[in-house]
Amino acid sequence: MGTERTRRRIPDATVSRLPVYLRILGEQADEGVESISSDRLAELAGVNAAKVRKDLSYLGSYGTRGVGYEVAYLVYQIRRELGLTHDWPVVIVGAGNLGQALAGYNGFGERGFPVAGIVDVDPAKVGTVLGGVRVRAIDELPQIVQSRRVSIGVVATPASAAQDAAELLVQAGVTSILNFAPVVLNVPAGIETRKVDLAVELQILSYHEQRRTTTAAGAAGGAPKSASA
Amino acid sequence: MGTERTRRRIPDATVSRLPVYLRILGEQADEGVESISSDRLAELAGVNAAKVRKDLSYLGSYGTRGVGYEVAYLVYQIRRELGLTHDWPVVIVGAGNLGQALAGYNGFGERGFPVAGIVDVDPAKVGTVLGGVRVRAIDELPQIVQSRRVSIGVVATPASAAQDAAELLVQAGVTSILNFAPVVLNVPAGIETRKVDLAVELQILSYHEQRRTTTAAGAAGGAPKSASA
DNA sequence: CATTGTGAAGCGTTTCACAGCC
DNA sequence: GGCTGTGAAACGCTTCACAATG
Repeated sequence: MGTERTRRRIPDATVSRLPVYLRILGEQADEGVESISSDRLAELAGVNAAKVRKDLSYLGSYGTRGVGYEVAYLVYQIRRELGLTHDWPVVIVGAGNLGQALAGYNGFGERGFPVAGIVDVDPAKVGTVLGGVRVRAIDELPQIVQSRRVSIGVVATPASAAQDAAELLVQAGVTSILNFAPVVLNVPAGIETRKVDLAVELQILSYHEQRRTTTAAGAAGGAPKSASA
Repeated sequence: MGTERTRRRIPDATVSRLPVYLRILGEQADEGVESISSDRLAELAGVNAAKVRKDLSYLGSYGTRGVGYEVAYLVYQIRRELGLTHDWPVVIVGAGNLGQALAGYNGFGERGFPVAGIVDVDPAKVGTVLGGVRVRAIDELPQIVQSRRVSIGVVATPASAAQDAAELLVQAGVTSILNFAPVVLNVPAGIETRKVDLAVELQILSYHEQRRTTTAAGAAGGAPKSASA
């Protein structure tokens, strides 16, 4: 046996940044870059270099002092740590506007999350084809989850149907849920959920915009008009 | 003049939760609830009651000891703090899959963020109508931003076009950007950006799924199969 | 007397600063 | 000499615990 690296606990904050490093490293590899320093990676990721080093140190000591990190090896290690050594098929509940966009977005499958199925309660939508995937009836959910071994479900329903959707996903055997509905999901312990809420994001921006005008009212020389990038 | 409450700095973590409280309070108001305790609000928001109280305390002392918070008044205060007392028109760059879904999503306008315009570089897309909004050429961006006084832009382009899109938005006068492209945007100081990255979210879930199997391998009685909610 | 508002403790994350190493 | 890896300090956020109070 010997090497059992995957056991250590990685801080949440680090886990949320690893995918960003991974994408950048992939791009660098495509451009032929073989080695990269924490300074450079930090610049590309828009973070502090010490943070990059600390983050990577949770994976183990994969850098070379005086040199940097070997891009290909780091890609491999991050992928392994994130569980990206195999595909994770996902099932989408809700074939409305958003569900359609998600199903039609190829980047999903390309990044290791193929759409195993999309289901909807609306009989009018069942049978239509979105992004190469046929919309199926909601009661086919357990069958899809089991036959395709799906562990990640996506809730793309209206708010009013989201809790029901989540419960159906859990009953079908899904253990992680990505929720696009503006609702706090109630799920059993052990089920991982993450939420993407567009209204929340916009309202956070609104807060800063509002602050800008309220706070700076009268303060001369506000935001620069010319782009520096 | 007198009351100048909007001056204090609110922690980022709190700002990101206020929209959640706001939505819940709105729902409660619709159900006829007039008063709510921090305990109840915490339960509905899926957080700790002390956190709710501390969060709300940044707005001022708007509760009544022994009683709770008056729902309508709290809604008013949060809306004011988040700058939601008026609409914030947004402009979307990119009329692909995602841009279309965003433009067609009415919840946007309903929550105070009407789509002032959607632009695309592709001449084939210009002129088509999405969710009641006609797609316009990208060089109309400055005109849209200025005439409609847009300060929030949404980047819904492919990754390769995102940086350009951001620069055009900034040049046009936008000061906040919501970025859906899997790219770290480089913007001048003073421009607020937020990122929504589906791949990152899925990869975080993947990490936990992977951890579940790696860690529990052999440990009996893993995740419960039956939903308790 | 139920519930808020808040000092203070606890905890996780970020950043610093430098020893260790190639 | 340059860059990683990491203790330790600094920081911000969360939670506790209880005094304040309608």
